[in-house]
Amino acid sequence: MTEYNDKQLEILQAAEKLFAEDGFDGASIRHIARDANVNIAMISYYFGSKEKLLEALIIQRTSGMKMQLENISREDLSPTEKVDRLIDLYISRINKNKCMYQIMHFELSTKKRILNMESFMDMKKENSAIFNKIIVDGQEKGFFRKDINNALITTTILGTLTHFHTNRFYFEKTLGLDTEEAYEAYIANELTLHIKQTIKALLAHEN
Amino acid sequence: MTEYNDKQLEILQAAEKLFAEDGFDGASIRHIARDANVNIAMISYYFGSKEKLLEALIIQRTSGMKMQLENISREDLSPTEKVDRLIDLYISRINKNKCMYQIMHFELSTKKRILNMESFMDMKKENSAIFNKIIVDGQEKGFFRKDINNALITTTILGTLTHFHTNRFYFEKTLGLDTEEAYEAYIANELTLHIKQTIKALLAHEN
DNA sequence: TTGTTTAAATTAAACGTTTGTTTAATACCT
DNA sequence: AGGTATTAAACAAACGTTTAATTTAAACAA
Repeated sequence: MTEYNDKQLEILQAAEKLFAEDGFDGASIRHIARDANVNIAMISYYFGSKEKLLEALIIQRTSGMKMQLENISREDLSPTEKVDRLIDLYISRINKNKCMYQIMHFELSTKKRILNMESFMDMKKENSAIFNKIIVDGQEKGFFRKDINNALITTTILGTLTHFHTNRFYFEKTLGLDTEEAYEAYIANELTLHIKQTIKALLAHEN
Repeated sequence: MTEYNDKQLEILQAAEKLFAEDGFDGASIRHIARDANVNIAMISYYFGSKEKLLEALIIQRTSGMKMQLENISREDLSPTEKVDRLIDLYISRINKNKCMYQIMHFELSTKKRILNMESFMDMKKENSAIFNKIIVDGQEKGFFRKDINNALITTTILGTLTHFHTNRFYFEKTLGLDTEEAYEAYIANELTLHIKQTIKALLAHEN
C-alpha cells in the first residue's frame, strides 16, 4: 500500500467528494485544489495527472475487500448465515464508500476511459471467486438449490443496492425519507431485509 | 408529443449515442454536430442549449412506457404470468434504449443537474403504481406472499439489469461473451431467467 | 550552535486547447 | 421580397498542465 502524506490525503478526499458530485469531467482540478487547500500545481506534482489521481483514489478505496470476504468464508457459520454476513458486508461497504462507488459506476459506463481496467477486473474476479466458493459449499451441503445462476447473485445484490442509491432522490420523495438518518435507517432495515429475503428465497429449496 | 424534423432527429440520435459513450460533459457539441452532419450553431438554434437538448432527448425516449405497462395490467393473465411479462417488458425496453438508460443513470448520479426532475419522477411514480397494482392483485388472490417489500421489487429487477449492463466489460471477459450476439443472447436467456427466478422465488409462498 | 548545501515542497503566472454559445452574413425556398 | 435555415467566424470562459521562481525543511560539516 502506497503511503500518502497529509496533503495527498486531503487531495484524495476532496477528489472523492467532487468526482462523486460532479463526475470526472465535471469536477475541475481547480475546484479540487481549492477544497483541499492546496495549489493547483500540487495535484500534477503529486499524482501526475487528473486521470492518475482517479486511479490512485480507486486503488486506495477498494483495497481490503478481499480480506473481509475471506474472513467470512473462514468463519464457522452455516452457509445461510454466511450469505447473511456477505450481504451485510456488501451493504456496509457500499454505504461507507458511497462516493467511491458512485464514481466507479460513473466511470464504468463510459467506454473511453482506460482506468487500469485489468487490475480492477482482477480484483473483482478474486472477490467473486470467494463469494462463489461459499455458495457452492452451501449447495454441496444441501442447503441451497443447484439450478440457479451463481454468477448473477452478486449482480442482484449489488444492482439492487446501487440502484437504490442512484435513485436516492426518488426514494426520498416516495418513501418520505426526509432526513439523512431516515435514509440510512431505511437501508439498514427495509432494504437490507429485502435483499436478504430475495437472495435466500432464490437459494432456498422448494419442490 | 413534439414534432421534430429530420435534422432535429439526427441531432437527437447523435446526442444519444455520444452522451451514452462519453457522458454529458464528455460529449462536445462539436462532436455531436459532426456526427449529425449539421453545423454547430444548429443545436443552439433548434434546442436552445446543450442542457435543453438532453431534456428533449429524455422526454422523447421515455414516453410510451406507461401505456405498455397498462396493457399488461389489463390482459387476461394470471398474476404470475403478468410478472413474467413485466420482466420481459423491462428487459426489452432497457435493451432497446440501452444508450438512453446509460445517460439517465449517468445524470441521476450527479447532484447538480436540474433535468426536469419533477416530471421525470412523476413518470416513475405512475409506472410504479401500475406495477404495484399487479403485485397487490396477486397477493389478494393468494398467489404471492404478503410479507415482502413491494416497493423494492422493481429496484431489484432494474438494478440487476442495469448493473449487468454497467459491468458489461467484466461479464464479457468472465463469461466469454465475445460477440454482440453472445452478449444479447446471454441477456435474453440466462439473465432473463435469473431475474424471473429471483422475483418469483421472492413472491412465492413457502411455509 | 553555527553556516552551507541540497532536495523537496509550494507558489503565481502563463501555456495552449477546448468548451458552449452568439453573431452577422449568406443561402434557400415559398 | 421575406422569413426560415444554414454557415463560418469569433467570443469569452474554463479546462488540465507546465514553467520557473521561491520557500521550506532536513542533512551535514565545522
